[in-house]
Order: sequence, then C-alpha cells, then structure tokens
Amino acid sequence: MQAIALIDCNNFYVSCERLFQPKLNGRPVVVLSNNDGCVVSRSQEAKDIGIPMGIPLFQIKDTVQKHNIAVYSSNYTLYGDMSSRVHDAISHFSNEVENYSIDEAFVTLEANQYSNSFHNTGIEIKTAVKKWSGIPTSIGIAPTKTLAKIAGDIAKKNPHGVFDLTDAALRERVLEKTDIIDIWGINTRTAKKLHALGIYTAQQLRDLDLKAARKSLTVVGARIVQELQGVPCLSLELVKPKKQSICCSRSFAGEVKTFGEMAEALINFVSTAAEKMRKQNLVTNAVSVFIETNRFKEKDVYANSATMKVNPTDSTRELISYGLRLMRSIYRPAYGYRKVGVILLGLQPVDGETRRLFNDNLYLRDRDLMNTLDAINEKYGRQTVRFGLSAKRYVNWKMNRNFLSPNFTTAMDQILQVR
DNA sequence: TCTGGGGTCCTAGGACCC
DNA sequence: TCTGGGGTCCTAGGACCC
Repeated sequence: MQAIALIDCNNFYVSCERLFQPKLNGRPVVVLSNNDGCVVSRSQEAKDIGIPMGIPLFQIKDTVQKHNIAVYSSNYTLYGDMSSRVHDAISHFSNEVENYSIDEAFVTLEANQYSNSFHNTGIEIKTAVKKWSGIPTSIGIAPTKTLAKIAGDIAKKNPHGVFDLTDAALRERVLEKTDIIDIWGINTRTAKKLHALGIYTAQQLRDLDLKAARKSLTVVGARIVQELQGVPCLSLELVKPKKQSICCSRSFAGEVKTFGEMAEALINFVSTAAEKMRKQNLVTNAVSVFIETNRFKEKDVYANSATMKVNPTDSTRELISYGLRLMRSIYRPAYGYRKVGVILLGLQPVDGETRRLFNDNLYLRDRDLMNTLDAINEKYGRQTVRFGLSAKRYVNWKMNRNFLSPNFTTAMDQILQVR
C-alpha cells in the first residue's frame, strides 16, 4: 500500500529567524509582509496570545507592546535558502517528491518502507529534516493529498508532530469533527454555498453526491469530494511546471498622484519582471498593467487594468514603452494611487529563432537600459525610488544582502554544528 | 496615519470559422 | 413565414493557495 505524506514546516519564517537568533526561542515572534504591513508568520507563543494570520501590524500595536512580541521584516532570500535545505533533506526519503511551496512538500511513501510503519517513517523524516536544516516540521499521512492536509493539521497539535490517517475507522472519526472551512481548497465563498446545502463537516461533504458536487462547486468541488473518499484525484507534480505568468507589483508607502511617479515605478517593475523571465529562458506574448487606489477606502476607489499583445522578441525597453502606453490608457489624474504592477503573460520557452533574435537585439538593449536606470538613480539618488520601501525596510534589505554573501552556507553550517 | 506579493485553475460567454 | 450546429480560441471574472 502507498500513502501520501505532507511535510509542513512549523511557523516557517519564524523558525528561520530563530535559527540565527536562538534568543528568540520561547518568545512570541511574528514576521511581517513586504512593507511591514501584515503578520505573515507567527510563533506558537504569538498564536497562543491570539494574533491572527494576516492582521495589519498597526491593529495589534498594543498587544505587541504588552507581550513584548519580537517583530521582524521578512527576508525571502534567507527563507528560500532554508527551503532548499529542507527539500533536499526530504528528497532522501522518497523517489516521488513534490515541492509544493516554500514550506511544504508532498511525498509518496511505500508501506513497510525500512520495515517501518508510516508513523515511524514520518518520525524519521521529521528527525532528519530537523537535523539537516534546523527547521521543525509536522507530518500528515493519508491516501490522498487533501486527506494528508487534514492529517497535517492534526499533526501540528500532536506531541510527536506526526499523524497517520491511513486507517479508515480513524478517518471516519476525524472527518466527522473536521469543519469544511478547514479543508484544502474550501474558503468562505464555497463554505457558504455548502452551508446552504446543509453541509458543515468534512464527513458530510465526503458523502455528497458527486453529480451534485460537480453542479454546485464545479469540477474543483467534485475532486475534493473524491479526495475525501480516499480516491486520489490530485497527483503529485514531480516536475515543477514552467511558469505561465510573472508578476511584479508593490504598494506605495503613501498616495501617488502624478503620472510621472507611477511611470517611474512601472519602469522598474517591468525591468524586474523581464529579468526574471529571461533567467528562466521564457518569452512573453502579452503584457498587462494594473493600478489601484486605496481599496480600503469607502469613497473614490478606482482600479483598472489593461493588456496588450506583444512579440516574444520585444526587448525590455519595448516592453516598458508598451507598459507606459497601457498605463496612460487607465491612469486618471483625479485619484491618489496606492498600487501599481505589471504581469507578463503567456510565457513560453525560448525557441532557437527567438534566441537568435535575442542575441542580436535584446540582451544588448537590456544592458543599455540598465545603464540608463543606473544613471538615473545616480543622478537623483535613492529618494526618487519611492515604492513601498520604508527607510527601515531598505536598511534591512541591504543588511540581509550583505549577510547572505557567498559565505552564507558556511555560516549556516557553523550555526547548525554549534547547536 | 498604517491594510503583502506572487501564483494557479475553472467557467461563461463572445468572436470567429466552416 | 422560415434564421444551424459544432468546434476552437480568447478573455474577464471568480475562487483559492502559500
């Protein structure tokens, strides 16, 4: 018999920070989103205090002070590096591994692997990941991904950090007690629809007629029902699929009114997005630009986007000029904007002909462009780059960048050895 | 005062073709 | 008077995930 295990890092970003600052152990810690806007990771202590996921920092200022909560800006370079260490460790335990997200992986387990129960195999994986990366994990084991997710949630509260849901009788008891809102793929909208049908628990949803599920929840819902029944519908993605789109956007620290400032931000985002695209050997066939005023305001909310086709051989400079053209078509002077972004769509691998054109045309011009941007930055200084980067964020970012120098891996090894 | 960023998948409906 | 049907492609919008 086979089973699927979900390996989920506990409070991942906080755990990464703690690795480098052991003094944070035992203390409530939160890590913030870009812009230091919202809480995106919480230590167990912070959860116990009642800090919800995603809450804006300013709304919990008093609580932070009262409980002396340690607050950190996010450092995605660090988290990305730690994530690869975790995934490397996991890859030793199965030939079938899906690196699902920065802090989660699904793997296939064979029964009696290493003459062990699933539960014991789970403990082994957990121990190895902790030893090789320093990151604590929880592991849920079940016949399908959706059930493994449920098992993973229980594992988090389990003293061993491992929960095996392959036993049918146990599953029955668990599904009865699982609220539909806690099922992977079901959020408030879908939950509301299901409530209207009188369905509140995972057990009730599992027993819903497949056709009825298909009708009210589309194929997505029908798949969830089958997964709950123990019939795998979601296979492991062993090869990471190529990106279909690349997006680059930020919120501004304050309101931006002039077209010039909007344009400046957009130019930077398009070049960043294009650079990412090139690194992955992809080309785009459409560009989309979006802008937004403060969406939390009650009055004067304005959001719009515009998209156009482009040629895969277009240089970054050309993409930028299309982007500006698009923005001109949606920009309205009366508003104060909070957000601007660009999406490169319809990404495809580069073919030989395009690459030839690239070499002649695109890279050269891109270098030219980067020189121009550097010159602009030099002339006007950093203060012209507004985005959402507060001074504090920028300093953090610079520090992190120095910190994550080529010596990073050595530094990591030393830390792990010491502990 | 302050509210993240980057993705995927699915469906309905229109345009267009033969 | 009477007004096809089947197929593809594209897009906007909705919903969800980490």
